[in-house]
Amino acid sequence: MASDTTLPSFKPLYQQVRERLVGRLIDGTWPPGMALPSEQQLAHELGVSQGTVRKALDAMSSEHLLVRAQGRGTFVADVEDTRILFRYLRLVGDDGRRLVPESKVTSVRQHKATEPARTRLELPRGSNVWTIERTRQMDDRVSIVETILVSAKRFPGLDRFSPLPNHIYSLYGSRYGIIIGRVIEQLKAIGASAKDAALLGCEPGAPLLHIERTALGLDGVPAEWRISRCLTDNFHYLSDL
Amino acid sequence: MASDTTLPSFKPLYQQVRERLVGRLIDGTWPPGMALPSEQQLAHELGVSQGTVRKALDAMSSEHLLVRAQGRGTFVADVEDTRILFRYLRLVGDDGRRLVPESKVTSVRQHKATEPARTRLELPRGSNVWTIERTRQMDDRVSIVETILVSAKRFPGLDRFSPLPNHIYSLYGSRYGIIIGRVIEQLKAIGASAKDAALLGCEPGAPLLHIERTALGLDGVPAEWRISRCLTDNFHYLSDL
DNA sequence: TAGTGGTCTAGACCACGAC
DNA sequence: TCGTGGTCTAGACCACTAT
Repeated sequence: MASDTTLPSFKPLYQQVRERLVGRLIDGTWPPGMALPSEQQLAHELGVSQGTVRKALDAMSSEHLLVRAQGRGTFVADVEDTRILFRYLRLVGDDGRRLVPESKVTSVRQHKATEPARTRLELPRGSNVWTIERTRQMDDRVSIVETILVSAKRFPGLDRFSPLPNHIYSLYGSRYGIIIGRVIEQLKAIGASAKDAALLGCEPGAPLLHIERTALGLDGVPAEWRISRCLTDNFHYLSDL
Repeated sequence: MASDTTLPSFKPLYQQVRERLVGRLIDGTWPPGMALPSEQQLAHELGVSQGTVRKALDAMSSEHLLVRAQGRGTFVADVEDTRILFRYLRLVGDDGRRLVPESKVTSVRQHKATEPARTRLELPRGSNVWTIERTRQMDDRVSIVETILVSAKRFPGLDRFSPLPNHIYSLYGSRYGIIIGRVIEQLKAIGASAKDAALLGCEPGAPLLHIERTALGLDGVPAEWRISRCLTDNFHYLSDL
């Protein structure tokens, strides 16, 4: 046998349908915001019952890949959509307001990937990456310093898009066809470095919320590595379990 | 009209079934770990089709209230269950190991609830609360200081259970019939107080991860308010979105 | 009014676990 | 071998949206 781990010898039809439909999201057949054919049409086209198509669509809906609305139809999830926007935006004001931090890019440069960057982005030795540095402010107060790394090969000519949009995932989708489907974040408390302290207007060593994010594409491959340092005086990170 | 918010004029049958079944979890008819009747039996008993029961059970399963296993049956989720244990335990070692911190209770006392405690626990003016203080250690190193508040009325005689178990939610369930169904956490970075610094063996002002948790019972009422201060030198908080 | 997704039903068959 | 949950189908009807 090629493998000693027992693989499921059986794959449900609705999962196969799901994979075919996800494929159409990956290859751009159905771009973000577009309406899908009706359940009936899909069922006929794929040669399965409507119930099976429904189960695949429901699964993708619960993964936030699709948005379904009774009476209107089924649509490809769009990062610009307010229902999707706050999925990856966990910062909330202490008074309960959802905050959308405005960004100011301070540098975009290409260089050889360091070893941790290669590991996180699963890149081969010698790969190049883009490093984007930016600050983000909420209520006219700089409170986040952010470093974003992506593969230079997967994002050619990234420096041409200037200024980079606030919601950078919409750029990944519209310009590079890379749609973020999952995000893993690791949180710590750290002391501010001298450099970050200067940008944030706080004392060096001041406590910052350190968020290290790995964003995966629909194919499960890491597309972005991001480190944010946040001065959480007036807001917090919300986790709903 | 009594209310100006338009309520859904229609409640699906499977949701009504779900509510009846959740009721049996709340009233203790089906305690944690117990096997439920089969889908067929429930369908017959409730006078609906098996498909409708299935949809209710699937919903409760995705809320982590039930655990289903093909060929075995459907079981009430148990905090002791390893599949459930890590649901509310988001701390992971930097090397990827899931860590279960051991607890040492330093004080259990009853007193009048402060205003923020009353707000968080939705208690009337003049209510009493229990305050539990404890430290938690991972790899023989004290790294968490925790303050837990619960209503004295809902948890009578809590001080009789000594020592309090490490997984305090199993005590809530087995002794008071209060099952935690949802947890909301707010994270910040703060500087260590002199008292916490002494307990954690760090400098005052050292950066700590501040986790404020509100735990809700199956009925949606807040049952516990908890504040943890964590020295995140060797571990982090994991958030999978 | 037409078309969409959402609910509900009934029944057949399959995969899995326990005995 | 039996009973469980899981899959798949087919069809009827309901709630909602757009026009």
